[in-house]
Amino acid sequence: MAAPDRRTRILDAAEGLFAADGFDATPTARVAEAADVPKGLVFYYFPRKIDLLLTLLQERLPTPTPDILAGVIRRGDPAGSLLAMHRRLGLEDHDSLMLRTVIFRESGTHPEVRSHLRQLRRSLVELTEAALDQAVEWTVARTLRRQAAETFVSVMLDHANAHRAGGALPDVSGAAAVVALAVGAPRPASG
Amino acid sequence: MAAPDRRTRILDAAEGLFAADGFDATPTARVAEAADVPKGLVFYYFPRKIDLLLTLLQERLPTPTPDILAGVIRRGDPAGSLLAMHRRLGLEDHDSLMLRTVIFRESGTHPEVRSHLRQLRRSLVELTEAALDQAVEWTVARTLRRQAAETFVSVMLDHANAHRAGGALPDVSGAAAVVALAVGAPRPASG
Amino acid sequence: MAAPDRRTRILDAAEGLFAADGFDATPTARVAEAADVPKGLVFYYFPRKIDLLLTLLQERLPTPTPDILAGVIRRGDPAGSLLAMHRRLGLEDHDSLMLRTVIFRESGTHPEVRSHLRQLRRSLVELTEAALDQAVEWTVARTLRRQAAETFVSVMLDHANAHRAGGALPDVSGAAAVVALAVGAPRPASG
Amino acid sequence: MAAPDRRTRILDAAEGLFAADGFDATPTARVAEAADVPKGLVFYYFPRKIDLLLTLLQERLPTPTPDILAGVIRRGDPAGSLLAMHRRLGLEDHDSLMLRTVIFRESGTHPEVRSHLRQLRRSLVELTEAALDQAVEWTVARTLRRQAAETFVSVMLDHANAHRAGGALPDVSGAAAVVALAVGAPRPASG
DNA sequence: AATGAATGAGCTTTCATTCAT
DNA sequence: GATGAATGAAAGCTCATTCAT
Repeated sequence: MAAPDRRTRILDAAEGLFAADGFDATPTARVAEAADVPKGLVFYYFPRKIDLLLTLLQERLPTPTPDILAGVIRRGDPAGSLLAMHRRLGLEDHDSLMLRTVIFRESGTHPEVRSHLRQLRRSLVELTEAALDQAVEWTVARTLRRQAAETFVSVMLDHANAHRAGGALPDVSGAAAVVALAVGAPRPASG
Repeated sequence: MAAPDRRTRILDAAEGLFAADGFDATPTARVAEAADVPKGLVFYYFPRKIDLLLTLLQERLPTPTPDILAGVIRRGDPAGSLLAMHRRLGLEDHDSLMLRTVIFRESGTHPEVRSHLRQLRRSLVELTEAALDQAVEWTVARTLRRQAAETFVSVMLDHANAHRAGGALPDVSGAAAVVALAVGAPRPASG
Repeated sequence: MAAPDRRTRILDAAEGLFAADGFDATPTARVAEAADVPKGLVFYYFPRKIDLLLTLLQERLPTPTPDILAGVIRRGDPAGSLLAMHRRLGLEDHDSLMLRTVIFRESGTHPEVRSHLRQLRRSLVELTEAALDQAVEWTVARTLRRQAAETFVSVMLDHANAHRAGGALPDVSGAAAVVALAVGAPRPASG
Repeated sequence: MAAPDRRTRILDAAEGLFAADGFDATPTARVAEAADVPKGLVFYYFPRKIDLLLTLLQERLPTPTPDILAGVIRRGDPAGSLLAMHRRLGLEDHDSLMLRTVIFRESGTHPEVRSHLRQLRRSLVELTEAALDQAVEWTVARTLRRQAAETFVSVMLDHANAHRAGGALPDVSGAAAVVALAVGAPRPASG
């Protein structure tokens, strides 16, 4: 594995710093410093600062596709399946989670970022619907399935978003259980 | 109705601009301009820029208390009750919704803001639990009730947060239905 | 002893703060705060900030007069006498020493302060000449006496000035010995 | 002699302005203007204003070393030798005299400057001791030599300091005579 | 292709001074 | 006589961006 080229090093540095400190709070000079490249090179590859963020979104925030569900769905266990999907989404690529945090924060200020967020939400909903479909052994009404998926996606995004905000993280596994019940999973013995 | 004093005008201006453009992206000079006061006056009342935000949080973001549930809960209709609660929280005071958006975005960058966000989440969870309690006519396990409440709070916060991000808003009413089902509401005729 | 009036309290506060932090680095607001008076009152009594300093010099930096030599001169012991004089100058009024430090620093920037410094030096020289006169039992040439006095005054001022600058203080007692030798004091047994 | 580079021009301008008006009273903008460079360039080379002063001290205030005594000491004439040394210290490099004035004034306010002042005093004392050693043809007690040196250094520093304060300069040549007498120079015929 | 010196607009903040009451 | 809200000029500093080399 050769040393990453300098363009890649710049993107690596930007990804980490944007996630940690925020886009606005990160001077391009610090990106260059963290990437150990001359300052001019950053602007050679990315003429405007926003291009750093845009490139990150395009190259490093792939739309999650249904194939990541392979192996994580346990038929008959929707709650466990949703949780496993969430884990796969987040753990497979920790930085992309951070990047999602960034787009949340910047989507208001930088219109170019919005469509990425919209699309991310849309494909997460589709992914979750697919996961539910594969996990339940009974039939779920189309509308309910959509609502359940959207609910879980909100929790996942809130989780990602709250991650940096610090403090009590929302309980994803609880939400998985709630959603599973809603789509008809058998109610466990009272606890 | 007397003209609001100048300190109030400054806070009004800051609230609107912070919500619209973000805290960091709003120069104090523009706050002064929007409030139609000289630049120096902003710093007379709020020595540091962050004090503007902090004051906004303290004076304008009251912790939601259980009494706002009065009159919105319909016993036997948890979904409708949650939705009504959400409407009351958000619509009664449109600006506070914007303010919540702000603290979401700034809580990562400005540590002083975090505790406000944490506390907001905590009291929203308690409020939602109380709403569920009053709305259901049967018994809900303590753990499930908490999970259901946290799920709905995530959706509400995600909704507030996504508001500015633009695009598809998460469907709060769907989430209310999902949560209601999870706590045992009767399943409607299939759709 | 009645509580000092407010004008006095302002001067007290200014004296301490100017000596400790410097004239330029002390905002009038902090003077008011330290004096526990409203900010407007400072400017009521002292229309310009510099008037605070000027008043301090006029009212609190009395020209040292020969009468302070009374009781400190030991005839036949010029070194001891100079040292005692220095002690009397400094200890009698500790704040005035600090004030001298201030005028040193400000005399360059504020022309009004210069004449005070000049006059201080002049009267110190005269005082030291008088002290030498009274302390020696033999005749000292007029020119030498003047040179000896100026030398000792330089050391005293350097001492006052270095006081705040921190670090190794010049050795006033050594200078007293040197000056005494120069005007003919008997050389001690070799050491 | 090529035109000095812009960094040098900035330091030149700062040196003159700091000496003339004081560090605090000199805006960086005026330094830039005097150096005929854009304002941003000052901060490009010297990120904080204090770095201008610190750099000046490091690059332009060399510790005086014993070799500057070469050729100025006249054996048998300590007074003349001290005076020549003083002249060499001050006149050889007029700007460094101004710089010394600056550090005197700023050493109270800017702690980073103190050590420079301490070190300057220390090495001046050592230099003066060496000068006395080489100038006298007889033996001087170690303690007396140190006291004599410190006395003369105080006079030199007071002289440098008083320079800007305006008005009567202390008489360095008189002090040289006094110190010479103290260390045993033959007393001239009465004057 | 690559660089780093250079730039200037714009930011937050400070504070002596004014003045209506 | 007293006051404290009000003001605005000016300060130090940041930084995206440009461009000669």
